[in-house]
Amino acid sequence: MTEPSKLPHHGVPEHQPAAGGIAARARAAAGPQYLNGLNPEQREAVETLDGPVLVLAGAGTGKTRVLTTRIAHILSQGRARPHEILSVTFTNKAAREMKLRLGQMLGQAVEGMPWLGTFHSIGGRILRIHAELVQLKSNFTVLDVDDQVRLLKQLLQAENIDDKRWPARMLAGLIDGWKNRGLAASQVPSGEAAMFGNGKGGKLYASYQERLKILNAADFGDLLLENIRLFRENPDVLRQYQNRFKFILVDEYQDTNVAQYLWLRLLSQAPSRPGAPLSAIIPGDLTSPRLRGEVGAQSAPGEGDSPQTELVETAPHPNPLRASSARLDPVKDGEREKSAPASPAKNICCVGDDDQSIYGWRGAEVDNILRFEHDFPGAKVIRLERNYRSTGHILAAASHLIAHNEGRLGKTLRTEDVDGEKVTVTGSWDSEEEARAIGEEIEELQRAGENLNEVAILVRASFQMREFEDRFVTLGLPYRVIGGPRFYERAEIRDALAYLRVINSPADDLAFERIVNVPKRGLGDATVQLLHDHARKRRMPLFEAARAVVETDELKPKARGALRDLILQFDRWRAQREVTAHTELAEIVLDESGYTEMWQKDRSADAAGRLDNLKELVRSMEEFENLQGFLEHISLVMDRDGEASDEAVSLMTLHSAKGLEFDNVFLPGWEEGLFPSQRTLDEQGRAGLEEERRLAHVGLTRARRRAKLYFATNRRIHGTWTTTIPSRFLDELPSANVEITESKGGSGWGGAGGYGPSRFDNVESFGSSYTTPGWQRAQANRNRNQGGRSGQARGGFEESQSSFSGGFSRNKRGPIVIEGELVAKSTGTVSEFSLADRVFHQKFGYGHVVKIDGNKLTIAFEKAGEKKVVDSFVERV
DNA sequence: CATCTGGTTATTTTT
DNA sequence: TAACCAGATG
Repeated sequence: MTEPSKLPHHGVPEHQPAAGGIAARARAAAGPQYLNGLNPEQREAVETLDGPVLVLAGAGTGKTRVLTTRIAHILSQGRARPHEILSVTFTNKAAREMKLRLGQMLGQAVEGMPWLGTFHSIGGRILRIHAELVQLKSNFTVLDVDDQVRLLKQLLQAENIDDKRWPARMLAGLIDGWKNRGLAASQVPSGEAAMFGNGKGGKLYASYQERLKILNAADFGDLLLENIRLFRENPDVLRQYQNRFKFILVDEYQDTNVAQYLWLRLLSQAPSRPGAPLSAIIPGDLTSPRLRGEVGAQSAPGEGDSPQTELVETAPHPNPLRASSARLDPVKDGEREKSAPASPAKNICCVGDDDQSIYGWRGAEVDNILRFEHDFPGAKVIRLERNYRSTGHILAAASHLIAHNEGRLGKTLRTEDVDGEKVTVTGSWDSEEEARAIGEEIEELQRAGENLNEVAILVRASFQMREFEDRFVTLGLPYRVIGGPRFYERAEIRDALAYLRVINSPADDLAFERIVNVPKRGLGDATVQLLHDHARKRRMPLFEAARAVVETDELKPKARGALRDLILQFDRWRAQREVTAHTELAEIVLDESGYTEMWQKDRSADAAGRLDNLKELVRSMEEFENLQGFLEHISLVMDRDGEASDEAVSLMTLHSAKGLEFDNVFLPGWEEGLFPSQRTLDEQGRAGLEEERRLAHVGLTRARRRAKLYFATNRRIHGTWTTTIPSRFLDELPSANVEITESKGGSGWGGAGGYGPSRFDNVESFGSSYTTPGWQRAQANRNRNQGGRSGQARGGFEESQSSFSGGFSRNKRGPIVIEGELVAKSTGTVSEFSLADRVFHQKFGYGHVVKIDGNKLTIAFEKAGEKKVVDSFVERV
């Protein structure tokens, strides 16, 4: 989604030239107020109300604006009332923003839209209304991943499956994957189900579902999957919703998974006649080539240790729709027209950008958006290609990069903004220097009057953040980390919630189990095991079992006493619930249970933060009527947006940056293996590479005015230093829009040996067979750095190429006139080291000298292997 | 039952 | 390297 903040910034439609022509402008002037300022495509997307519409909205093209204006249009045209519009997003944040913007647009006219929300919250909502039809009660609990895993662990134990070889987490992942694909336990292809736990995968899935019903619980996947089942098994219920929703709007359609797609398909069919068989719709969906195709055919597990994963992943497979010629012109493809669903789809409008699909590993199906015209015949496809966010160079770089992907619908982003600054690419010796360089550039921006809120560092993997945090702390540069564990995923929040859950529903075994011994009460595994046995034998919840066991002498006196106290406490809390406000009750519970005290006594650094979080939790309860209401929503809507308003640099992963934008964007770590991620490449092959490339595209398009890319030559991965080569994505950037700059990492080379390793250390081992342009640029860069550093910027492309292939030859380098300290080192006097000296190097550790070439030593390091380093960076020991 | 220790394993994470 | 977890120990 686009931010409101962008509107004042770049451009609002007024700037747009008469691209739409005079007629378009005349129309615009004539229309209702809210249509003013939309460009012709946006306007078409807003005004095309009937039939299916796909809006391909590139980055920064005003997607959210279109969505909200469209809703306003529907309402103001009297085509539907607020409760007749289904509008789904992926995140609560997006939903909130749409509500906010709608409110602004319509004044207070619309009091909220009851059916504007995330897939999950709307699914959950429908499910609660009809819970009995899917064997749940309307107050069912939504399980989080922790609970899921704990439950699965128990099932694995019951089945006597070694949870070392078949971890519960993995099973949770599998089940999640199946649910994402819309597969109930009975529908999982047997081959796939058999792969886990010696053929017991399917059975485990089934018994997991069974347990969920007993616990009156659903996991995230169920919120959709059970909803689908509800609709399929109860056509009258489905019809009710089909009738209700006159318009459907979907945000981020490229991120929908199969289950979400099926759910939308069901709701978007025109209501069938009462009694008409649903089979008209459903089998078509389930046997679509896509769904069938990926289930059996593509399991080509090569790795012994995780064959399961292979099956869930969507490996690249032949897809006729990806043949580019056919893709863009649905009319030509009679075949597809024929296989179209019988009943017409109604007014569904999906907005998305195939180039921003970065959640494939989470079950998102890019195919959903690529196949839209097939799935919704007669669909109107509208492209939004005018970008109001980034300057010309940035946009050109991003577009050029993403053009390397094949599986895309194809869009060309345009801007009317100035070219602006070129995208920069900077190489550094290692990740530390990279952090240092970025830190300095940020300080420079700050000095130039930039607001730090307009500066972001976007990394591929969160381990990269640490280096920046360290650096910023020493610089005293304020920063904030965005993302990370969500509020309600924190242990203390879950614990607190577990207490409340047990009060609210005594049968919530998972919650009970979570807090029985938190804080420590002397009720360990043995006791819990006993309770389990008891509960299973008598088919009763753990809490009741506990009540019974306390009356016997099966437990040791100490445990028995502790358990009795706990039960009495809960009884008391439950009684209090009748007469106490829920927020107050929560405080009492946290206090009397000793939970608060536990953290107060805790000496660790984050204890204080946890206590704050608990307070925050209690505070957030105020928004809800009562405990029940709070618990029903908490797992779905609690996100900590601790929006500290102080000026600070934002630090986050590329994934969590989607939908955001900043004036200045720093993109470190563009190295093969890290970005694109080796693992993604290994596991998903070409599809994985394309997703990584989309991620790169997302990263670049976050920037309004400056995008700065970095790569380091050395990076520590799992504790060992590894030499890396620049990312292929750097090669894919158009040279006209990119500038290679020198690293500003070292604040001068003045401080001789204290500085640490330099880029000269290891030059030879640096990709001796790498000849791509990216590499060459890196080389050029390397040379330039060196020149620049020492005051003389000589030694360009040719030089670097030859020095690269010929090795780091001093003869070649000699003639380059380089002055200053650096050169003194580089070409310096005879080494003070001798062969076989034992030396120590800051980064590589201990080793011994095996070769001396001037001041360059080849050293066999004990851990890091043989490296070439400059002598000033090692010391004799 | 709590604490220690060694072995294992390392992305991304809307709900 | 570091963080987490499962089993062994006290």
